[in-house]
Amino acid sequence: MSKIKKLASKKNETKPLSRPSAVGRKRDDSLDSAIIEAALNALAEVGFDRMTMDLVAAKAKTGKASMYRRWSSKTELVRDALVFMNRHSVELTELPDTGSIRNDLLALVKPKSAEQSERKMRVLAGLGSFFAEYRKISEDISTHIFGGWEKANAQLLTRAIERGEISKSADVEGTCQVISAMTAYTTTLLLKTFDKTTYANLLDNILLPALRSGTKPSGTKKA
Amino acid sequence: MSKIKKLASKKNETKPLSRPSAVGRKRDDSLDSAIIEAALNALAEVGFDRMTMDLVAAKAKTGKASMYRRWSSKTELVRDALVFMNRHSVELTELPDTGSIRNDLLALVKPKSAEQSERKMRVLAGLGSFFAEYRKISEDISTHIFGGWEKANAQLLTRAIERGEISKSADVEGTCQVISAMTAYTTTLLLKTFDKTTYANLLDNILLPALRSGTKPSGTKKA
Amino acid sequence: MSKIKKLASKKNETKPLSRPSAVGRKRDDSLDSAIIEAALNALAEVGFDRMTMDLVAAKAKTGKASMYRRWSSKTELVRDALVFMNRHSVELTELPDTGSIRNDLLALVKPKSAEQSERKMRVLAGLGSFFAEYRKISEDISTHIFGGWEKANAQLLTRAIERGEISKSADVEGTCQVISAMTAYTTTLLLKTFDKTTYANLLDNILLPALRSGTKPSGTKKA
Amino acid sequence: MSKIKKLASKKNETKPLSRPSAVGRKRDDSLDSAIIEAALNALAEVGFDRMTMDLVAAKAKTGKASMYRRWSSKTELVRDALVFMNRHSVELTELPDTGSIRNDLLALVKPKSAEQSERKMRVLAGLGSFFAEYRKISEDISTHIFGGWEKANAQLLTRAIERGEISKSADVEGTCQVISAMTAYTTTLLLKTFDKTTYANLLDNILLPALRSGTKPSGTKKA
DNA sequence: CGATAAACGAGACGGTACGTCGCGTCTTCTG
DNA sequence: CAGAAGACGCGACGTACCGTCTCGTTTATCG
Repeated sequence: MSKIKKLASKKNETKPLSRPSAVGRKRDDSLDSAIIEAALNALAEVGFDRMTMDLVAAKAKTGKASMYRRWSSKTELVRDALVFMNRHSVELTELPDTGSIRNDLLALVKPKSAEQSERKMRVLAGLGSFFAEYRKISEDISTHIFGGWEKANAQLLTRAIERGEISKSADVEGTCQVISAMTAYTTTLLLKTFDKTTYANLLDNILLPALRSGTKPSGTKKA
Repeated sequence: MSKIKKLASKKNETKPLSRPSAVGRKRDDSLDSAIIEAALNALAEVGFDRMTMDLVAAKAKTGKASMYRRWSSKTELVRDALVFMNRHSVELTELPDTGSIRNDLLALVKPKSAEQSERKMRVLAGLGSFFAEYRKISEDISTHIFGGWEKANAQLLTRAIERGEISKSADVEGTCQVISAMTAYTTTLLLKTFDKTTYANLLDNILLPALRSGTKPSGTKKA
Repeated sequence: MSKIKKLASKKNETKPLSRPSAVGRKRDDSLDSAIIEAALNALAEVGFDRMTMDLVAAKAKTGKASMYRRWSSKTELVRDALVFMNRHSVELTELPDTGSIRNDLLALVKPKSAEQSERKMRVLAGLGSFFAEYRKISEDISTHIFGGWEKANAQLLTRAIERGEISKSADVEGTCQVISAMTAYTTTLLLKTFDKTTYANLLDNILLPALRSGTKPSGTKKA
Repeated sequence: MSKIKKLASKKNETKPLSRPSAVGRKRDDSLDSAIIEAALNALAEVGFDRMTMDLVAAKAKTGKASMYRRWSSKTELVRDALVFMNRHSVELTELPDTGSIRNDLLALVKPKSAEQSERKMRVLAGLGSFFAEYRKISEDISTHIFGGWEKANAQLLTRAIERGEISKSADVEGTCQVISAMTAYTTTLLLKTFDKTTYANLLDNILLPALRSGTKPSGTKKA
C-alpha cells in the first residue's frame, strides 16, 4: 500500500503483484508527490479532521479516484505523507562527526530549509490536536493535566534543592517538562502505559543524574 | 462554556455572566458528571472518533439536547471531560514529603485507584490515536519519524561512549526517547516550535549531565 | 379533554370526574381563551407545522405546562381552537328567514366582523397547507392534480354544449371546480374514498340538472 | 428544483440553467422515480408526518444525501411526488367520447389500475390528515365546523321545499356538502377567500338551478 | 392568620426527525 | 486504460420541536 518506497528510492521494483497491465494509460508518477504535498499543506493549514479528501484533491488538482487508486484510505495517505516528510531524517550512512557528542546531536536536526521546518512543526501540531479549530484541546491538556502535575513536581524539586539533595543549578522547569513529555509520548504515540517502572528508569538513569550534577557545561540559557 | 469550574470547586457560585436565571427548572448537576463519565468511558472504550454523541447520550441515559445545552460541540465535551479526569492531579496542598526527591516524585503518581489509572491511560490512548483503527498513524510516527531519528542518535551516543566522552553506563535508549518525546510534546501539546535553542537547553541542562554522570543510583533495570 | 364546552356554554357542569379539588389556586379561565386566541393567530400566521407550542405559550404569555394542563397535545389544542373559531356557525335556533332560499343561504354566512372572517380563512389555509412556507404544495396540488382534471372536464362540457346536450349558459368552470372540490373534501376531510357512486350522485342530483337548466336566475357574473 | 418536468416529458433536455456538467458521473434517473415511488408508498402507509426521510431512503435503497441532492426538503419531495402521481390525469388528447356528457365525465375517472387508484386515495388521506394519529382534526373540522353549517343549510333547504320554492326531489344533503366542499377547497387548496360573490355564483349557476329542477335523470340512489 | 394545596411561568429533560457533511466507492466522459 | 468530475450509500453531526418534569412564586381555601 505504501507509496513511499517508490518515492524515496527511485528504483522501480518491477511490481510483482497486481502490476499495471501493459496496455492503457500509464500512472502519472508526478501525481503521487503532488497529492502528498497537498496533503501535507492541508494538514499544516487545517489539521487532520478538517483535511478532507475533497480538499486535498482540489489542492492537488486531481480527483478522489486517483487518490484512492494510490492509498486505500485517508489514514494511509496521511501515514505516507508523514513518512515522506521525514524521509531525510534517516540517512544513517552520513552521520555528522564533529568530535563532540553535543555538536553531533545538534547537527542531526539541521533542517533542509526554514520553511520546510516550519511546516513540519505545523503538520505535527495539526495531527496531535486533531482539529485546527480544536487545538484548544491541546491547550487544555497541557494547562490542566500536565500543567498541574508540573507545578507539583517543580515544588518537590525546589524543596530538594533547599535541603541540598540536588544541585542548585538544576533545570527544574526543564525536568518537569521532560516528565510530562515522556508520559504523553509513551501513551499517545508508543501506545504503552507509562507505569511506575518506566518512570523510575527515567528518573534513575537520566533525570536524577542530571539533577545531582552541579555543572552546566556549555552555559546556555533558556530561551 | 466550560462546566468544570463548577464541578471542580463547589464554591464561587456568584456566576457573573450568563448565570442560570432564578426561574425555571434548575440544571441537574448530576447530569453534568453523568455525561462526563459516559464520555470518558466511551473515549476509553472506542476512542475519539467512534465515540458518537448518541452513544454518550445513551450511556448517560439522557438526550443529545441536554448535552448540547452544556457543551457546544463534541470537542468541547471532550475537553472538559479530560480536565475533569485530571482534576485531582493538582492538589498542591498535600504534596508527599518522604525526604527523598526520588520517592517524592514517584509518590505523586500514585493514582486514587487502580481502575481509575487504567482508564486514564486508555482515554489518553483513545485520544492520541484518534481512531481505534487509526493507531497505525501513531505506529508510523514512532517507527518512521522518531524511530529513524532515535536510531541515528543512538549511533552518535554509542560512538561518544567509545571515545570516552560520556559514561559507559549511560542510558542510550532512554536518552533517545526523551529527545523524541520532547519534540512531540512541544509541537503537539505545547503547540510551540521545538527549535535549536530549546534542544540545546535540553541537552546542556539535562541529557548531557546525565550522560556524563557515571552512576546509576538505584540500580533499577529497564523493563 | 375538550375545553370548548366550558367556553361555549358558560354553565358549570359540576365536573363529575377529576374535578378540581376544593383547595388550591383556581384555574385562570381567561387563560383558556388567551391560549386559544394565541393558537388561532399562530395558525393563521405561520400554519400548523410552524406553530410550535413554545410560540403559542409566548404569544399567550404563559408556559407550556399551563397549556398541557388543559389540552393533552398540540392536536387537541388545535381541534378545540378550530371548534371555538366556528362556535357561532351553529345557532340553529335563530336561522334567517327572508322568504327566499337564496337570501337565506347567503344570510347564514354573514360574518361577525371582517377581520374575524379574514383570520378564519387564513387559519383554514394554514391547516390545509400544512406549513405556511410550504403552501406551494397546495398550489401544486391545485395546479397539477386538479388543474389537469378540470381542464379535461371543461373540454367535455364544452363539447356537450356544442352538441346541445346541456345549456349554452352552463357554468363550465364552476362545475369543474365543484367536482375537484368534492373530491378533495371527501378524501382529505371526510376521509372517505370518492368512488364512482358518490361521483354519479353528484352528477345526477346536482351538476347535470344545473347544466341542463337553461336559466341563470339572478344574472350575477363571475368575480 | 422540481424534477417532474424531466420525469414527465422525456424531451426538452437542453437545460439552460444549472445543467449537469458534461463531466462526472451522471445522475441516476431511475433513482428519481425510485425515491418518488418510495415516498408515495410511505405517504400512503404512514401519512405525511410519520414518513421520515430515513424511511423513504431505506425504501428506495439509497441514502439521504441522494435525496437532498434532488429535493431541498421533505416538502419539496412530497410536492413532486404528488405531481408525479397525477401526471396521467392530463391526457387531453385522448378524451372519452361516449355521446353522453354523463358517461364522458364518469369515464374520465376510470383509473389506470385499481391498486393505483387505491394508493392515490390513501396518499391524499395521508396528506390531508397530516398525521395518522391526528386525523381527529379532520373529523372535528367536518363535524364541528362544516357539520354545523350543513345542518343549518339543510334546515333552510327543507323549509324551501315545504313552501314549494325548490323541487321536492332536491338532493338536500348533497347540496350542503357541495357548499362545504367548495369552502374548504377554495381556502385550503386554491388559497383564495371564499367570499360572498363566489358563493352567490355557486348558488346561482349551479346549486339553485339543480334545486329547482324537479327531475332526477338517471334514477341512481344515494350510497 | 398561618398551613396546605394547586395553578402558574420558566425552562431543563428524553426522545425523534431534520438537513448537512465527510468518507470511500462507483460511474461517466475525456485524453 | 488513467485522470477529472461528481453521484452514490452510509453514518455522525448539531438543531428544533414535542410532551414531561421540576423548580420557585402566587393565589386560594381550610383549620
